[in-house]
Amino acid sequence: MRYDKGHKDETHRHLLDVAAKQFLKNGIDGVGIATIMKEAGLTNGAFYAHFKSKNALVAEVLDDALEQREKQFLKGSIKATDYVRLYLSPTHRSDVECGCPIAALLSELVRHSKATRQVFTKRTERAAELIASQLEGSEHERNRIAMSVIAISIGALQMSRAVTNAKLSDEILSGAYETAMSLVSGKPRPEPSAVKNGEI
Amino acid sequence: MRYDKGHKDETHRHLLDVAAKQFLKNGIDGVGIATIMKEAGLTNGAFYAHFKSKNALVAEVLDDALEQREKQFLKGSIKATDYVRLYLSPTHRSDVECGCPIAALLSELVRHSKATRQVFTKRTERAAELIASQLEGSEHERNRIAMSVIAISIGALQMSRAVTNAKLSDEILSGAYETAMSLVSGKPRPEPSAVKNGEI
DNA sequence: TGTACATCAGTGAACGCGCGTTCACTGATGTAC
DNA sequence: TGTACATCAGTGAACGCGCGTTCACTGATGTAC
Repeated sequence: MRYDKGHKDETHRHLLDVAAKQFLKNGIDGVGIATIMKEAGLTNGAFYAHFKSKNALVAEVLDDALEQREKQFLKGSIKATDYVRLYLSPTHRSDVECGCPIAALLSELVRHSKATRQVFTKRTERAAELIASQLEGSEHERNRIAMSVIAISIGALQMSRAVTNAKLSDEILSGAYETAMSLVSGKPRPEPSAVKNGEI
Repeated sequence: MRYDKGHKDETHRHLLDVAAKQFLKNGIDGVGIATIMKEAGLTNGAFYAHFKSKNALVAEVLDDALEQREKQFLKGSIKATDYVRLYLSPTHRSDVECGCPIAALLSELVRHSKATRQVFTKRTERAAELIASQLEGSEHERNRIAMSVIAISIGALQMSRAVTNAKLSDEILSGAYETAMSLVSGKPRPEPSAVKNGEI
């Protein structure tokens, strides 16, 4: 059959959404093309009319998912503090499929294609800029805090999901949240000089 | 042939070491039993004389690797600050194979067996205790700081490895290091009250 | 002391299965003449 | 206006390959009599 104008774009969009959910839930290596296509209501072969390879799909899915999160952040003109609160919430912890792709895939990303890692790099830089723009202090200081908030958020969310002890999981989440909030609270660190000594 | 007394234990030990390196380098899903056994100089079938399944191997490798790191920490009576300095160093960043298994595998761990996640939980609790014991303040406060330092360290190391921009990678590492140091410096947070408001 | 048997770490071929990818084909519609 | 052909999203079978796991077997040594 011949399809409507824009039909292929819709299918492409649908494939990105289906693949994103599957990847977040089962990991990149944990999902095959056949599974994605079946879930999307298509057959195996149609995949290559949309993507050059599985690697290309991964890069596109990551870019798309992170772009969506960035847009959500921008259009809601959400404060960095609110974003962190949502990020380190029990809701985000349990909603892996619709959550942050970085938290779900970061340790896998390290081993993926350069294109995929470049997507991650670009989107991370942008996220850091967005957070830094809401902070006070020198540029170096704002960047450091922004990166630290991102790192602690991603690390804590991953840990809270991997741990089998519910109480510990809650403590990780709320502890990291408190710490992240104290970082963005805008106060200078208590004793900057104490840090310089141990510089890498 | 008949083997020396203790030969099987040596082989088992060797398999754990080989598997650990492979897992850290290529991920758990990225390494097959055949690869591990070949690298260890044995054939496929011998694997099941040592481990019940691949899942069991994963749990044992993780437990063993984390125990080794814990012992190293204890016997050197290393200060938490020094540990963090080593953890967030360019050396650790590049030496994935001999590095922290959590940083290399965390987002994969979430999807692995309960036994494996219990190992992670147990070892993480212990690491947090060790760090907390070197801090000052209330128990809740010491635990919070310890967990935050662990989360930021793991998050930042993973990010620094995944990013394709060397300068950014350095900034992530050194920024997280500065922040972690300020957390363990023992000073109370500038404005604890500012945090309570936004509690999850 | 000599012989028969038990032990057991490791061998290597085979199992069914799902992987990523390829490709000849379908069939409804758009377009050219 | 009617017909022949081009387009192209999607079909579905097949490709070689590596996966985790099983199992009958090997062969050097230890042990019992």
